[in-house]
Amino acid sequence: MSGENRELYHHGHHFLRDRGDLQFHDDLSSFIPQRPSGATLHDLQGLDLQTASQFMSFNDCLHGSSDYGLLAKAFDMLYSSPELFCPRDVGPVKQELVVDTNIGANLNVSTGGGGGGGGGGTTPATPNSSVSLSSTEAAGEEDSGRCKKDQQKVEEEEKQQTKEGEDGGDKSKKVNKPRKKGEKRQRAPRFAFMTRSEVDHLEDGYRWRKYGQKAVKNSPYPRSYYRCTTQKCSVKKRVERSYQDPTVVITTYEGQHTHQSPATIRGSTHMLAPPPTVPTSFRQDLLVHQMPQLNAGSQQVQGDANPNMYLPTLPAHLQQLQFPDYGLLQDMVPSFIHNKQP
DNA sequence: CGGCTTTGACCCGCGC
DNA sequence: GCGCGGGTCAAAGCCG
Repeated sequence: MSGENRELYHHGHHFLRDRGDLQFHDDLSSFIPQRPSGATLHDLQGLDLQTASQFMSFNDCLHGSSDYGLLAKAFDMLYSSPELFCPRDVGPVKQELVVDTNIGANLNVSTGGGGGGGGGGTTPATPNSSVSLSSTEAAGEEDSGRCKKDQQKVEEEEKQQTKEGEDGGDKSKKVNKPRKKGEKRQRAPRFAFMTRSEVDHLEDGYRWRKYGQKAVKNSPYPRSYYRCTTQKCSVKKRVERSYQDPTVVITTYEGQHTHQSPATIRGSTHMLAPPPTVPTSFRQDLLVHQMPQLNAGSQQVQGDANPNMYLPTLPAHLQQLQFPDYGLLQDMVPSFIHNKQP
């Protein structure tokens, strides 16, 4: 903690290297356990990631099938824990996964909002990214009857809504979506993660349109609302900065993409070796930022940065490099979120 | 001109 | 019932 957090980043989105005293506001904060510094996913979940982290980079993890499996496994484990995902009496469930990456060095996956990159023993000069993930509201589905129930409710409602829409729906005016009496508005499973980034809106391979912005209570930073621009895709995401640590961006995805990431579609083949000219940190930042999309829920931050800012500006060869990663991440997310998907 | 952002107004749920 | 806060809409403006 201390001064490291305040380090300024020269451009784009670089992650903080130290999650130290990071705290999250609102409901999110309560779900982010403060893990002891140095604790890894392995420590918390019995996952053998610690060892792996010493030998492979985040990229490696994503690229190599075995490594990828490892990470995915880690995610799956988190999401398959009934206690964590769908506590019986606790109401909304939020789960967080923190992924710290030390550029070109270690992969450090851990749960909790505690310290991160700092623990990796990185030198101050080593860029480090840190991402926290958390799911909410029955995101884990099926592990508890209650969650399942909620899920079904949501589905039913969605069906009904689409039906109404087709039937010459009364889109009459504004927000007047006819809603069953006494039935609460159900939300799609949400998935939140935190990223230390200078920019609010992180590139994740999808195209987003901002449709609203609201001041957040007790926070000087507004919350932005985004919607996937793809037709018939109702995925939304919210992006806000932590008022505790302005360098932290909290992105919440809601819903699932009904389509492939534009980035994935464009890129096709498999991981090419990155040209020596490509800064590892840059790629990692991108990768980490894509984590959210994995979950397919959706949400991200945006500010001065446009969701599309990277792809169009990247050299063609670079773009090709990224897309495969997108695909990988995307593949991960479903299992990540859905818990069990072959 | 199309797509996106901004922004004020409105709706809704919840707590008091 | 009322007020508050979160979420969404949609008109207006901006930009490439």
